[in-house]
Amino acid sequence: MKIYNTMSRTEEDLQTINPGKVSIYACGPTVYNLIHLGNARPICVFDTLRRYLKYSGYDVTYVQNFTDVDDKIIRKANEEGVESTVISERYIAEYKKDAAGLNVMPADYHPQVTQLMDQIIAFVQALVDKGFAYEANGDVYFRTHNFPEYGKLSHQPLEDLEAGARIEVGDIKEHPADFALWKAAKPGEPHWTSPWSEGRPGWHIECSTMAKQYLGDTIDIHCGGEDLIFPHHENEIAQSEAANGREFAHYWMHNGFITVDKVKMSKSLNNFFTVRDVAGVYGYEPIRYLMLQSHYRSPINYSADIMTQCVASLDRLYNCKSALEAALPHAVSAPFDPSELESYETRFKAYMDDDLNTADALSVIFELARDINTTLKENPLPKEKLEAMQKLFLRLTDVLGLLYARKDDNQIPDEVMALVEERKAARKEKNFARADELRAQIEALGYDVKETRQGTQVTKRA
RNA sequence: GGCGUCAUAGCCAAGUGGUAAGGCAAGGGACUGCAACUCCCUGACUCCCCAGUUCAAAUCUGGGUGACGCCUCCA
Repeated sequence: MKIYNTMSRTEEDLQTINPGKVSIYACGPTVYNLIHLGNARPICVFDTLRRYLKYSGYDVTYVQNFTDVDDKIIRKANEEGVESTVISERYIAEYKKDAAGLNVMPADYHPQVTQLMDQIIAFVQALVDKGFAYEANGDVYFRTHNFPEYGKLSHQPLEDLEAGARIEVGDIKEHPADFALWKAAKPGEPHWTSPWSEGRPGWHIECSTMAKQYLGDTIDIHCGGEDLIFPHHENEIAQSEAANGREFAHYWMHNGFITVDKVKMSKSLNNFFTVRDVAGVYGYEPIRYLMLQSHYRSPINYSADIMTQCVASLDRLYNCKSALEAALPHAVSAPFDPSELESYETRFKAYMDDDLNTADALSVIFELARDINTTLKENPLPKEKLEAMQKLFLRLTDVLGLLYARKDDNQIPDEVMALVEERKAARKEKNFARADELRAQIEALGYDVKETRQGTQVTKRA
């Protein structure tokens, strides 16, 4: 598989540290609010990467953190007059609801900052001991000038970064680009005991610590949104490589942004849509589809129109799936050569191997769907071929994590079934006016009824 | 100022040297009691503009134009 590596800015062949195994660290959310579509993108994209690697035979270890100590969490807690853990626990729970709605597999490890405080303090201490960090008024800062490679991920020399760095009044840092590893607590803030002060960790140190804790000094793939390249990932590299003396991550993957009217969706611009709200209108699955229908590094401009298109595209796939299910019991055994279908999976893999080209991979699935729909017109229906097609179709859609939301609900209420039966009778008598009337009633109850080649079908509306 | 990304049909979106995937929408046809689903057909003489390299460019080079991002919390 080829992966575009932000570090080298080229596509590189994936060579994992341990053959057959791959370790992935994905930066997770700061839990102070519901996630928005911009947050959902890396979650969906890198979940798909994980699924594909598993499908390809890798043993994947996936770590995603929850940042549960942070200024925004503290502010929100103060506003509500509660402990910050009340806020963080609430939004971790909400995050999990959304992630599950998006069919994202839970990480193998979901560490929280508050759970790894000892390790974080030890990590900072190691940096102090090695001269890569210094204490100042209870704070601890990373000494960027001692790490010559600082700026290698964002491809910016230290001087340029310093030129743009924020310099605050009364700054106690040696250099503007130095960043906090530990911050002394202000009154009213949560704090932990450390050699330097009662305080809390800086933002970046948690990821370095967690990656080391669960995946070791060097990880295979580190991923996140492209806005994390600087300073977050740059700082992680500085911390981890300074402390461990080894390369931190072999591959750096960064997803593009979700925009609204071509402008980045963000909290500060107040132009964001929460996953919860969008899912309330269109359902969760179209959101996941949206993330997969374009390449992960391209920007996606969000609009109501695009969601409607995603829903319609999914409809096509679901129609294929249910037509297949309805037809199989009527199929008749017939000779079938499995090699007929080989090219679909071959092409699917080739596309996914090319830096996770999910857009092209989806096009293969749509071509397969057309092939299936055409085959479903054959008479008699070829059993072995349809079964093979169904397996393939479900296998490929599952790699992308799609077609999970609409379950075939065989629990049609008696009330609805009675109307369906009445309608069948009316149609038999060619009383079509009555049949249409009954269909309207069925639809009013939230069910769709339609005639297929295999007879009347009733489905619960999505 | 530094570092980047992008510009393909009405919309979404792949393709990055060999003559434009796929989806949505639209029109026509088949099927259907009507629908829905499905299938077939139709759609960019062309890929922002200009110049260049090449037998060959959407794809490479140079120059424009336009849009966006990071450099500060941010997925």
